[in-house]
Amino acid sequence: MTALPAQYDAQATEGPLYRRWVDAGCFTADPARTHRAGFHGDREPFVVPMPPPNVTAVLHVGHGLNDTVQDVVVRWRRMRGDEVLWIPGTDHAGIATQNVVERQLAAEGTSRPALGREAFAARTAAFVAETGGIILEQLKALGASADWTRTAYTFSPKLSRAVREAFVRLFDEGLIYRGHRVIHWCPRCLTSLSDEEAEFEDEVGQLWHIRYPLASDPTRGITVATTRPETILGDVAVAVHPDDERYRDLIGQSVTLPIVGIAIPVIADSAVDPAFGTGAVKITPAHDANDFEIGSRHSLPTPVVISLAATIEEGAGATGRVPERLRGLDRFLARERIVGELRGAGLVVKTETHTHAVRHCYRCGTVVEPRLSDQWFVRMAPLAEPALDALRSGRLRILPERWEAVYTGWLTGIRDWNISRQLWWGHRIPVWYCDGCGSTRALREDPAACPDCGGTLRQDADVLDTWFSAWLWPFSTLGWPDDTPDLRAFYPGDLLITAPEILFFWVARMVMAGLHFQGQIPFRTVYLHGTVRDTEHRKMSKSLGNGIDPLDVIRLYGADALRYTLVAGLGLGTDVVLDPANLEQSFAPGRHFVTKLWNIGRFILTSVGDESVEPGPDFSDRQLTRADHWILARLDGAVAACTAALGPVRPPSDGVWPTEQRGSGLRLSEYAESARAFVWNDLADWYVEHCKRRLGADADAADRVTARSVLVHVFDTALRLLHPIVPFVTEALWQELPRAAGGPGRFLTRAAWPTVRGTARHAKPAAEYDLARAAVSALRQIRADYRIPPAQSLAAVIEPGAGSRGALAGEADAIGRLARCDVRVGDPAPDGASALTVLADGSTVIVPLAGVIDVEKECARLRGELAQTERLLAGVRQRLGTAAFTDRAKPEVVEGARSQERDLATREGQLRTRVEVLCGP
RNA sequence: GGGCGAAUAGCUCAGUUGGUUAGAGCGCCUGCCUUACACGCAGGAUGUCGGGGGUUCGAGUCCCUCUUCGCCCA
Repeated sequence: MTALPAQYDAQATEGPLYRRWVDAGCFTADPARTHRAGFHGDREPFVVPMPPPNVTAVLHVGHGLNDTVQDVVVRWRRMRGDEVLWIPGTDHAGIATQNVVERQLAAEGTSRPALGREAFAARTAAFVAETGGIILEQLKALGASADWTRTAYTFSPKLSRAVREAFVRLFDEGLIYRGHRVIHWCPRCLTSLSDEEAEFEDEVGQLWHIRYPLASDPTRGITVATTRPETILGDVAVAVHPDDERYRDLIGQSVTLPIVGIAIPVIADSAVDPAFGTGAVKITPAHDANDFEIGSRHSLPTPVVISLAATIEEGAGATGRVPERLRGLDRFLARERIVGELRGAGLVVKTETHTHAVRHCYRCGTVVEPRLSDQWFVRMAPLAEPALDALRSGRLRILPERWEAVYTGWLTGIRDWNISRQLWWGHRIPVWYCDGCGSTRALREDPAACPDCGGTLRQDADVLDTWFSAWLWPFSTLGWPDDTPDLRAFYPGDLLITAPEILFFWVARMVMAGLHFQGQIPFRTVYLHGTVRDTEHRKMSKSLGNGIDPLDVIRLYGADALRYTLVAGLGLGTDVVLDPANLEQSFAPGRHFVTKLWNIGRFILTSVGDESVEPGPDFSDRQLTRADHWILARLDGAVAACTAALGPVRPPSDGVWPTEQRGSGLRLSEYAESARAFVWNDLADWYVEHCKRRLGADADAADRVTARSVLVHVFDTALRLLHPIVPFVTEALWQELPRAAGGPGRFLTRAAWPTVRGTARHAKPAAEYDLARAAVSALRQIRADYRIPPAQSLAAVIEPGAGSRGALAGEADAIGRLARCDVRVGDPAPDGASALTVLADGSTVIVPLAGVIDVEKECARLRGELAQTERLLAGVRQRLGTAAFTDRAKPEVVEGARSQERDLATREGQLRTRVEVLCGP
């Protein structure tokens, strides 16, 4: 064994270890090792598609969390013997990437239009080629065990073929169509957005009440309420609810449109909410989705008065509507100007403050402009039905379960998906228009001429929404539309881990695409984890400057400390709160634990030496001590707890999750805590201490062999349990463990996940050791209570309870050493003042403290304990005395209460005697 | 406006189908550099489980209601 440094050096350890794993192919999946697709391997595939980060992104702590969680599960499954494929990659991120390159061009004094489409696309591709891989390299620093031989990119030629195939199929099936309607338009990005990309944000605005005079009698009028007075220019009607008594006589009449001066009708439509504002709404079909619907029902025109850049214009159908003085004004400036003019004309009846949700571009934050436009849409209803069924039938589950309702709600009320974007960076829509014969075709291969008439073709100018490539990710990455071994072996996959924000954007759509194109759901479990927030619970973001750079944390404390902290703090579906201003404290749990683990390992490795050890875990021919039994039983418990917390990853062979499994598993923080508690509180605090004597120079040779074997076995198993969370430090230590003959594995990362052995053999001696531990604790407590310095030796007597004599006598030395006392068991209690504690089994720990002890204080202490015991005893007796309890409660609960009563009664008797002896009646 | 969720120790959170004395980490207090570890060891304090009402032999857990906060959707 090489000497381990006193301080674990994460920086020096992690990089080289990671390279060794990759070089050895530890993370590379092989379809031939599975039993699928005609292969005869014995492994079950376990496939996790990584949410591809944007090519323009740099790693932030949100990625850190997401990829850590995935890596923990993936490493666990690998150890469980699955053929794991974690597919990494990046997303070309149409709008985001185009924006980045446009900013670069602006800095260089040029622009996208100046460059032209082809040059711009080439420039962007070059930018991506240069910087697009950065984030994946950063993931390696985190320890992400993805299969880098299969790294994918949504805009690669391979995945672009899948996009093209999907589009053409949907087009030919009539599920993609060209629609003329009001969509969300970003006037800064100059593109349309899907409903999901136009995010609501509450804004405090004004609700203006504006009077539209009756054409026939200007002294009368109708007052409309609007948040957007600038759209008056595009009004074609005023609508009221048909049953609204206030306006019934006005229906069918005309009002004069302010500013414009033309007459527009008052119409009745039941979509109007009589309770909102004045109950009368202005109708601007070209600039509001609801108004467009109402306008269509009443066959109203659709004048366009706001330009692509969100300035006032006299657009299509608006001739004569827009006064010269307003043209070219920005929409918000025009709003002020128009309100001013309306005020001047005495038409503003009142203004009230109004908080409402305004849609903003999810990429640049600009207020979205609703706009009448021609776009490509996917007809979603037919795709949504099978996706709903997948959840309803139990083939798909979502954790935490409450998200299932959100998924169902969205799919139930699903609206068609606008997939065209007016961008230059993305998959060009594969639709060609023939100027000759007028045909419109979606084609898999670029055509030279019109397949119908041979005429000249024009390709659609737009590109596809980035999510149109992302929704194919679970199979486009495996080679689809080709029938590849990867596709056959690794589709369908198993688990998707992501943030709830993209449940609609991505997760639900992947389920739809998977079912539509492959006939099977892409994964069986969706796990939506929380968000990393700062101490004020704000989401970490670049603009707020409250982010944490995971690479900083890795540099300072190592990837393991980062990972442990994130995992330990991540309850199911809960947020992780970290303080960006205090990394040292934020990552204390991880730093402390990694250091502790290193020191435990250092001690064990140096004290067991290099000779090979006997293989565990049975040790049937060995004389095990009570402590050996105890630690082996505890280890079994830890293995069971960790495995249970991680839970089932696949349903039974029919593919349907049983109800009782549906919500279980993926409790990563519970897993982390179980493993930590075992290593720290059981192994380090008790067993390692216990072993010190047995491994020492004057130890019995045969016993030393036993202690070494048990210790190495237990530590080896503990490292396996912890490896998915803290892969580096565990691997580094595991590499140094002395091996059982014939059993050296090359890498912990490929070692087997431990299994539960069964604890029957260990139960009795383990319980006896627990009694010894209780005695130690009692002695330590007495020492602390009386402020007896650790160096001062104490004599103690233990009067064993019924049946405990053998165990306590056998462990007397051990108890003495751990409590720094000279312990005698069974001697008559010495005369004089002493401190004492009664253990659960009635054994009494007595420390004679003549001269030290304060009798009054000790009496108070004992009386307190007696009172507490009496209170509990009274409680349990009252329960047992209630017929309703003994009759109705479950038998095991009643039996539990009975045995509790027995223990408490024993304890109470002991305490009472002691109080009488020491303190008098 | 509709829906969902949360409210438990100073902070962040666990608490399976109601059943012993409500836990963990971090922080805090006391004493210790006990030859793996002061990123440590030993001991300790802290909760009318948001308020109110109800069901029950028994409620942090179930029901109703109120308050506060968060998220999603219109």
